[in-house]
Amino acid sequence: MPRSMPGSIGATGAPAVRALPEPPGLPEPLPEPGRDQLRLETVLGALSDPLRLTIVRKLLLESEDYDHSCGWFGLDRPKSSLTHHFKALREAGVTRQRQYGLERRSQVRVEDLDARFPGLLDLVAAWTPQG
Amino acid sequence: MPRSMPGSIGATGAPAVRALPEPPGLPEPLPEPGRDQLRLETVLGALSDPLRLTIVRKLLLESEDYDHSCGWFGLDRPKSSLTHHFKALREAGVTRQRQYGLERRSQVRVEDLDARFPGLLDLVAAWTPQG
DNA sequence: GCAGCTGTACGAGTTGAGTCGAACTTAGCA
DNA sequence: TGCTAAGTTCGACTCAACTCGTACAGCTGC
Repeated sequence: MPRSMPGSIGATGAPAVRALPEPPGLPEPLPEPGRDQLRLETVLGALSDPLRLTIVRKLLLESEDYDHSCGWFGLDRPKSSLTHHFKALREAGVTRQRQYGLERRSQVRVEDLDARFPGLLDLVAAWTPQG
Repeated sequence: MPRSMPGSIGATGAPAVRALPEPPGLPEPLPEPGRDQLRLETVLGALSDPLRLTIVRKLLLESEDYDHSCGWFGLDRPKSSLTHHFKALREAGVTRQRQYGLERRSQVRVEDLDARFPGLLDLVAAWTPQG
């Protein structure tokens, strides 16, 4: 479970573009807000939906690899609905999306969110549907 | 600043009604969800609005007394709009409201929220409008 | 090429939230 | 008794979000 790293960057003084500590050669991320453009009310709004909470929680708890395509989640919704929700998460700054050929894979922006809103992802990881 | 008590009850095993560690003789709270009926997606949805974030943050940081009436916040909105937002916060379980004669005073349910969603109120307290 | 797959774009229908005015209720007080 | 102030309730409007079907674009492999 990746929900143990304590946000090793710590401060919020990063530039509006991202500095990725990731393996090189990745496709460029799709447009997204920079770390210091993240707004609490926007992030909370993106997470105030059970389906999107399910997506983010599954990414946090079960993504043994790096990132995951849309179909990996096994969500029983039409594709156009899923596009809508994944786009909402990305535009709020919760997830990052990269294009790998056909697939568009998503990952949670753990470091950015831990730096700006510490503890928030722990709440998402502890969430359970309709309990 | 009341943002330092570490949720002294700790567990989430309370019954659906509330057990108040408060001075007696208070008016009964208006209808609200019990502690273990609080839903993360509902609470996040209630907090995904700048005006409501302002209300909760002001209650957390500046409420030197116990609770506060609607007019104490100095919000420049019509009364019917304020009623709407205070009701949304109460029905989501973020605030508790009591009727004192004419006034309806609000307080944040700090213990309940700290017990169910630890760290969430710290994010609200650290929030700043349009920054 | 052509099928098959992943996902987007667009548009329409529907629902729900926010905003507000106007009328009402209630409490306190002169 | 009547005024005033705090807040609710109702209804209407607007607007954004959700849902989904359909059509389209791009990659992959036969």
